[in-house]
Amino acid sequence: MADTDTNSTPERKRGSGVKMVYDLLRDEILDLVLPPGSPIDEVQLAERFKMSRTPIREALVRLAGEGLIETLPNRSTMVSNIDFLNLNTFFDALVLMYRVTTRLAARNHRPEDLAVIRGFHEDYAAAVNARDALRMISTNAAFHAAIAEAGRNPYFTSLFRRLLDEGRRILRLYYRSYDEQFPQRFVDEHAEIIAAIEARDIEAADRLGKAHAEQIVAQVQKLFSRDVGIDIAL
Amino acid sequence: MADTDTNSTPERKRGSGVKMVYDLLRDEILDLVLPPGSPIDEVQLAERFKMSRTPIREALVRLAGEGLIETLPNRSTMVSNIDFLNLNTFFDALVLMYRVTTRLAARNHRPEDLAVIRGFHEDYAAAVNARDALRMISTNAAFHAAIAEAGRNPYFTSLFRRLLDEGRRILRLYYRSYDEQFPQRFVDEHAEIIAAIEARDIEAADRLGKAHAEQIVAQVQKLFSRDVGIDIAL
DNA sequence: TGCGTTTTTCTTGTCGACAAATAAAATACA
DNA sequence: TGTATTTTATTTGTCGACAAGAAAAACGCA
Repeated sequence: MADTDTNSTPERKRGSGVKMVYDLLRDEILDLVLPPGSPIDEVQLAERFKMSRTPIREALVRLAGEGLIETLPNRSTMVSNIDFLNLNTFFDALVLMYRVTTRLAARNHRPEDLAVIRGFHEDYAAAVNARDALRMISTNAAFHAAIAEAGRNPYFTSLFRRLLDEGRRILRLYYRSYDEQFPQRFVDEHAEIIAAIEARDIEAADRLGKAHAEQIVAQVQKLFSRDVGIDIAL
Repeated sequence: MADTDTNSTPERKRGSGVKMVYDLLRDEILDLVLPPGSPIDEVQLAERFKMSRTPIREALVRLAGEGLIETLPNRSTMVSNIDFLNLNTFFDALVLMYRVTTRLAARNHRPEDLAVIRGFHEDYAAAVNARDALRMISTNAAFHAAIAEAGRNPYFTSLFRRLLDEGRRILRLYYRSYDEQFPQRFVDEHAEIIAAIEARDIEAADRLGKAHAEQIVAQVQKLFSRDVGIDIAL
C-alpha cells in the first residue's frame, strides 16, 4: 500500500492545477451547467478541487479576461450574462469571421489541415446521428475552429474562438427545447465548405461560409423572437 | 508628522495594486521600454512596487492573456516577441478592422462620440507638431480605438485594441530611426475619416479607412524590407 | 583536459493565515 | 411598526513562507 487516501493526497503535478480548473469551469460555463448569473465561490472551488485559493484565483482571472465571468470589486464574482439586447453585434462579428476564416483556409491550408477538419466533421455527423445535443454544439465549434486554424491568422482565430464560445452558450439554450431540423442540413453544408477549401476556391469558400453563418443566425433569431420568455430565466 | 516614511507604508487602496502594475507594465511593453525578450522577474517587481508577489502575479496573468508576455512553465517569463515573419497576418487583420470599425462608426455613432474622437484627433495633431514620437503613437491608437467604440461592437473593438497595441510596438520601432513625413498626411486623413463618419457615409468611411490602413501598412513594409537588420535587436 | 554527475542556486507554484470591504442581521430608537 | 444604526458574518485581496523544478555551477573521474 504505497498510497493511502488520507495522508498522501497532494499527488498532482505542479503547474497542472490551474489548467484543470480553467478547463472544467470553462466547459461548465459554455454548456450552461453553470448558467449566466451563477455565483462563483473561491472557497467552495478550493474545497472541490482540493487545492488552495491561489491557483483557483488564477484560473478565474483568465476566465474574466475572456469575458466568461465578471467580478465585482471586493464582492462576488459570477458567470457573465448573455447580452440578448445586443445579439446583433454578436451576429455581425460571427458572420464576418465565418467568411474571413473560411476564405483564408481556402488560401492558406496545408494537406494535413484537411485531415483534422474532416475528423471534426465526422465527429459532428456522429453527434447528429446520436442526437447528442451537447456534443453537436461542441464539435460544431471545434470544426469551425479547425478551419480557422488552417487559415493561419492567429488574430482572427482568437476572436473567432471567442465568438464560437459565446455561440455554444446561445445554442445550448436553443437545443434545450428544439433538437430537430437544422443538424442534417448543416452536415451537408459543412461538406460543401470542405470541398471549397480543398479546391482552394476562395470566392466559393467565402460565399459558402457567409451563407452557412447567415442560416444559423436566421434560425436563432427566429427562435428568439418566437419565445421571448426564454431570457427571463437568465 | 502624521505619516513618516518608515512605519506606515501600506497606504494604498485595496484593489488598486493590480491595476497599477498592469497599466504600467503594459505601457512599458508597448513603448518598448521593456523590449521583446526582456525577462520579467516577479520578485524584482514586488520590490519595485512594494507589494507581495500575489498581485504582481495576477497582473502578469492578465498580460499573458493578451499575449503581451509569455511564460515558460516553471521557468522564466518574458516580454513577447514581435513576429516579423508573420507580419502579413497582422496587416491583414489590421486593415480589415480599420475598415469594419470605421464603417460601423459611420452607421452607429452618436453625437457625443464625435466629441471624444475629435479630442484624440487634436491630441494627435498636437503630438505631431511637438514632434513627440511616443505621444504620436499612443494618441493615434487612442483615436482609432475611439472610432471603434463609436461603432459599438465590443467584439470588433477588443480585437482592434489588441491589434493597435501590437501596432504601437511596431511603430515605436519605426520611429526610433525615422520621424518625418507620414505624420502630417495622417492628420489630414484622420480629418477626412471624421467627416465621413459625421456624414454617416458608410461606403466613404469604409474606403477611407481601408486606404488609411493600407498606407500605413505600405510604409511600414517598405521600411522593414529596407533595413532588415532591425529585427536582430530582438 | 573532456565529459558525466552531483550540488547549488534561483525562480516559480502553492499554501495557510490575516485584514479590509461589503452585505446581511441584529439592535435601538422614534 | 418602521427606520436608522450598530454588530456580525462572509468573501475577497494581500501577505510571507515553503517546496518543487530547472538551469547553472561545482565536482569527480577517466
